Amino acid sequence: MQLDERKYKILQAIIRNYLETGEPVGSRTISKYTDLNLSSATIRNEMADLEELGYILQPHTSAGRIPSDQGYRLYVDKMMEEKEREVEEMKETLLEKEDKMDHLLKQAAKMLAANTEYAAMVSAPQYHRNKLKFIQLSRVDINQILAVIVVEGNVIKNTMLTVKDEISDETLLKLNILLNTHLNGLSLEEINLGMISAMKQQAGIHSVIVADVIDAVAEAIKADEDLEIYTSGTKNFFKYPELADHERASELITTFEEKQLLSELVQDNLADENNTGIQVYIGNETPVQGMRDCSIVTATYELDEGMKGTIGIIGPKRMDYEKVVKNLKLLKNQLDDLYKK
Amino acid sequence: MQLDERKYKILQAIIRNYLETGEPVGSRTISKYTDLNLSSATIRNEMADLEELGYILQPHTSAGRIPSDQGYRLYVDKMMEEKEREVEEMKETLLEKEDKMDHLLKQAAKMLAANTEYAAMVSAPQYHRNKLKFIQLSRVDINQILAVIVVEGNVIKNTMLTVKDEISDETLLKLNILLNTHLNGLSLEEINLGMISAMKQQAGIHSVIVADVIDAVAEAIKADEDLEIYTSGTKNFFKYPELADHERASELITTFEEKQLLSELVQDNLADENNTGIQVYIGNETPVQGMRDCSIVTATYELDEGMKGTIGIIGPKRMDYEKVVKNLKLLKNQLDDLYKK
DNA sequence: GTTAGCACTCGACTAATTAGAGTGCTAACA
DNA sequence: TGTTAGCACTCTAATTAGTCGAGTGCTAAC
Repeated sequence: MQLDERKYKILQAIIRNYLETGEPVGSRTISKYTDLNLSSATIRNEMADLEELGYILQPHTSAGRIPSDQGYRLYVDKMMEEKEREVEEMKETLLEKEDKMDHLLKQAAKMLAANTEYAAMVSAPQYHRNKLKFIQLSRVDINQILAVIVVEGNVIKNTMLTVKDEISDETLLKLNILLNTHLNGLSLEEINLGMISAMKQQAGIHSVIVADVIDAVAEAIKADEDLEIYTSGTKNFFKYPELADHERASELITTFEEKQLLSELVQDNLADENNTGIQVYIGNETPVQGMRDCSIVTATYELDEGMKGTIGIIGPKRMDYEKVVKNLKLLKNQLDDLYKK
Repeated sequence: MQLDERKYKILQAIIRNYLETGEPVGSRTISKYTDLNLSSATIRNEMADLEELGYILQPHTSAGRIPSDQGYRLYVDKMMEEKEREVEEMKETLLEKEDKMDHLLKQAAKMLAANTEYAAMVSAPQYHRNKLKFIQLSRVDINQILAVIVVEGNVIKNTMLTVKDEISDETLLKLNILLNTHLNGLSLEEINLGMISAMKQQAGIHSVIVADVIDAVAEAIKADEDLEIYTSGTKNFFKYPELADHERASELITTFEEKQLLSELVQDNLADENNTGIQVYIGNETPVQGMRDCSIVTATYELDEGMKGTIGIIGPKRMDYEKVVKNLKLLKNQLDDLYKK
């Protein structure tokens, strides 16, 4: 059996209707809903076929049909093709350029959630080029030294070091020069033990400081390992009865709170090299445990070269994919553009 | 009518039982539960009195009684007196000393939630002595200047400034000296317009940089205004049917997600000068909208002099106050001690 | 002051009934 | 051959009625 034009139209009608109502869709509804002018009986025959093909399901004998994961998948794939161009032109600037990155991203998550009425997540960009750019030691207090470490991509780390013995200005200057000449432009892998001991030797009695600074450097460079994820719109889960029962909701909320559980999503998304920008996970396709009853739509944005992050929407399988995709593309574009100037 | 010893014992028994079961408590249950050796009929009479006094409520005619807010209040007040000493000795070290404050506090929230099975919040400490300690400008890139600003209490703010024209090392040094001599040791209020324009004049063509730095200083000092709050254990709301219906849960979760809504709690807590450390809000006493059906227990910790924060537990009115208070005191002590050494 | 006893109330639960939406199948029609 | 009308059947959701039991208030006796 084949999926011809008419079958697809009926499937589309079923899905559309189900997205709106959340109720199983009957043959009579479709008979009126579409412009095919077919009787409910004919629709019934077609629906039986669609069920056999695996695109729709019957929750119980005398109920209407609901889309299966496979059905959603077909629908989404076709929709994506169609909508590809549509978003191009619409570029409003909703995001104000916040000075602080984390504010900006929190804001973005909030906006996504508000616009779509689903739950939203935004991951902070991960840096992948991590070379040391600059180190500076300054005396802040009688026995406190501030070490500022700047990594490529302008990630900044501050560490306060406490020293026992007072250090003269000249010594501090020397240490600064020592550190910068040895370490600037290097990545974590390039800083080896030999280099470290050489530096320590040159630092003499101040080798402790050198060791402390190097620790801080290591931490600054690998700082991106703990991935920041912002979420918003948790309460939207309650809008969809199929997600709102205690057990499911509890699981979803936990996953959303323990943001690290969402990192799979980010990894999965960033790993996919040749992705067109938007990724859709339906039901069991999800990489996140505990979201098997949901659909997840994600997009990758790129702030600066190599600084990629993920934005995503989590909602019921009957989510309004078109709206969601539109919103994600919009935000993606905005984020992409934000630091281009 | 007076609340005598026997009435209080009955009230206590009602509350204890209700805390456990979450079901209205009947007279017969109390008759067996207590060691008063009274028949259910007598208890009934006493219960009628307690209801008249406002300590207990009857959800409907033929149900048992549940404690009113006033009843909980009495119970908590008495309990607090009794337990005051008990916690003193128990000091385990559960918290590993994390190097990063935000990790530590997130961890703390998680621990609280896990131990109590209620929802937990932890606010980052707010600094109140905000004098400028140190400013440093350094060249990082050909046209990028890093401004590091250190405020008393070792709060550090970094800002990257982009300059059009190259700046020589001497100029940078001069600017550094200029800024430090003028601004060090001053609070936000003490930096006035006259001083700023004087500095700008001295800076000559580099007055733009001075302006930028001063903006950054202002921001660094008032940075504590956007209060960080960490939460955990949202899902625990579902453990208590009286909080778990859709409407209530949705509201609670929103409040918990929009952490700023919890700031009232922190403000309220920190404002109360002569508090003994633990504060209990029962039902309508809460300062947080949307938590009227909950009880909230908070404690104030003090990391370093003047660096105060709030920890708190949010749960149903029938929460296990004793356990909660114990846990909060424990964590409070740990946090208090943490930076004492 | 305490207790036993009794009539009464009211929610929770169960079972039975009903209404309605939807199906599959068959036979007739174009 | 594809389409449609019609009908018997199925299953759920909602309603109703009935029962159970926990708990109360009140009265009268101890």
